[in-house]
Amino acid sequence: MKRPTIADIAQLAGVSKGAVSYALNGQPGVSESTRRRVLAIAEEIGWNPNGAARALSGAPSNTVGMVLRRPARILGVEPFFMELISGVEAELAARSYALTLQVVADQPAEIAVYRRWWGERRVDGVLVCDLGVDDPRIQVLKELTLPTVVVGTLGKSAGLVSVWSDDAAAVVEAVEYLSALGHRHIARVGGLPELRHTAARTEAFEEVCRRLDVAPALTISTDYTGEDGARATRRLLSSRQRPTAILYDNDVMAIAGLAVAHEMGLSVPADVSLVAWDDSVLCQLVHPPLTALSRDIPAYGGHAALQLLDVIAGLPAVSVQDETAHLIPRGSTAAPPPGRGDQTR
Amino acid sequence: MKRPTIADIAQLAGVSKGAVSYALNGQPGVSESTRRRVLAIAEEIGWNPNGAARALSGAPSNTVGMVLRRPARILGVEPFFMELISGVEAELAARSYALTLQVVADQPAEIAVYRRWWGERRVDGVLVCDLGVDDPRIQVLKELTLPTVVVGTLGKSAGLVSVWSDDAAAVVEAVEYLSALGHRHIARVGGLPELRHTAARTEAFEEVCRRLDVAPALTISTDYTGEDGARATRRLLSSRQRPTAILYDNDVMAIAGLAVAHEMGLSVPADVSLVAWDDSVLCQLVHPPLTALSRDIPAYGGHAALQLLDVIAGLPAVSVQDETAHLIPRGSTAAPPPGRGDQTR
DNA sequence: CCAGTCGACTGAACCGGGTAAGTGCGTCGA
DNA sequence: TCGACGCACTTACCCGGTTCAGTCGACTGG
Repeated sequence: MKRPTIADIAQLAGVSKGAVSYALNGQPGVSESTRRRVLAIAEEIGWNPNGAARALSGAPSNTVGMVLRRPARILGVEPFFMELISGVEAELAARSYALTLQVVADQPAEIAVYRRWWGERRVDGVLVCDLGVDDPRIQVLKELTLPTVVVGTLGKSAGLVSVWSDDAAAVVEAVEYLSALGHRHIARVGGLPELRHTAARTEAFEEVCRRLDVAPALTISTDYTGEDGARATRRLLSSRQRPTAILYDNDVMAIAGLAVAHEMGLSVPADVSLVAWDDSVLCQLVHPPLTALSRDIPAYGGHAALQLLDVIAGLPAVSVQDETAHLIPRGSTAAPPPGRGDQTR
Repeated sequence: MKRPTIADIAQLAGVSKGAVSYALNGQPGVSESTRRRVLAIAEEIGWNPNGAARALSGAPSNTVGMVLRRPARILGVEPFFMELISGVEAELAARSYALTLQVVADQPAEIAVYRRWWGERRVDGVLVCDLGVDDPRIQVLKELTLPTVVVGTLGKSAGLVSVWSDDAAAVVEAVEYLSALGHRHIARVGGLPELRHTAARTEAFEEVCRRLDVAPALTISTDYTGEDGARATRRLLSSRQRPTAILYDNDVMAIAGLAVAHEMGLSVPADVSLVAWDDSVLCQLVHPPLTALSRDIPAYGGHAALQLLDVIAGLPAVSVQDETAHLIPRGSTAAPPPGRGDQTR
């Protein structure tokens, strides 16, 4: 089946290519009767615009891109990304935009993808996640003037727009809650330390622990996987000064941590309280259900998508603060065991 | 920043556009010294090929497409799709192919997307899921001669290639297992009845029940959501002839069903046994952990991706049967309550 | 010594649309 | 009756690569 072109339409309608182009694009320059005739013929022979040809003349691709730098297999396990993507898709789909995903192994590869997409005009803009503390991608994207929205804390990198949520406030809420329950020994199983939001959380964690007179805050760094979360939990729970509460940087690790506690014969929450970050179904299914810092991740992705569409449209866009994660207490948190908490309560 | 073109390179190198094109593409027709000079200049000025221009001349887009016909939000909750996509991405990423996802509301919209992608040469091929019993997409894709791989049972639709797994055999294994435990009253909470694999499962279910002399097989149709699964379970468990075992068509519904059983004061597996289809982490986290029909879904997606790349490359490709889901017995299945099962055992 | 061949390269057409500039024609006002 | 004007188109070139048919010069062989 040969793809029909506007030349075919032109021939059938007995007009020139140019006239067909005007007619199909609702531009002035053709009579109403001709326009209708052209549209009817286009419909009849099943014409579709050739995006490549349009793109050559500078038309948008109606596609936004997202590069994920992690093992592809993790995608299926990590609820955060899937929910984020589903939210992004929900907004894009409503506007007939497509989402192109590309999984890469490392940062140079990621930057190469941006350059390629830009050169090929394959996407109209990109969503960038997991910003590093000093992220070279920002500079590249600025240079390319590729419309970009950052998902997550952007810091003072002017010139780009981000959708972010106040991780520091969420950390404070969680620690204050644990402190109010009487915990004086709280540890944290953190994400990749080179990520900006991890740094923000760590800083907030240390500060609030100081303020509330909680024992020196200890954060163990992980790579967000369940295995690493289990390892960190094992280390914490077998230390001499065993913490009475642990705050995890995602839900996968919290669930792995819960399993480790059980495996070590500790009861949750009687012996140790656990708090997860990001509240997927997983948190509600385990036993006991996990207290979690919850936020609407699909909405987060949706907002980012809308921001990006604004940036692409050239509208003035500013960074937007999204909902702050809020604590949902469930069965995994309680007062610390007697003699290990705040005796004044 | 203006994008450099091969014309720029040609000027700098003092050769013609054509020579530059040959040099950049490793084609014969230029001397080794010229080729090196051209490549050096291209590298230096940061040239990237313009995909639109290439596509205009018939080059592939190095992208495969996948249309998902369901509410975008579901993506984040339904482990099957995410795992499938992660497997697809794993294979594509290794070959620098991108995946374009488009979520649509209904079948006409889906077909329109295929036509558009084809017209725009936006994708080199597509993966098609959730084949209906009499699916109009097949005809359209054949007409368009858009390289296609079907994920799931294809039936006798010649001309297309599929990667499928033997759902009927898996149903038989599950029912035989339940029957061996003594169950004589097994119900099934099935997926959308208009889908081909649902039809295949239903047929196999009815046949094996007949063969094993199990009570008339009852399948309740659902839309795969947890809510619908809960509703179906409630109906089954409150019926006069309450089944002693329920087989679910996905994991989300099985988990919802487990919650319903608890809510109705029934014990799993003492009062009723549950079997899930597709074995995500969810199944292992709930209490009791769910017996499930397990298969490697990322691998399934990966195989489909590889098949599609073969089809795109014009290699002779034939439908491939993937691993059959196999039963993993866990805590949610046991012998039926006394007096309700097979008295001969 | 000259035809034939080959390698290196040029020029131009081509892909399928977008669009600025130009043309022909009817209409209107003076 | 003539020029001005505007509509409805046509013409032609652009976008940035690919590719095919030449061209030109050097080398080869008989």
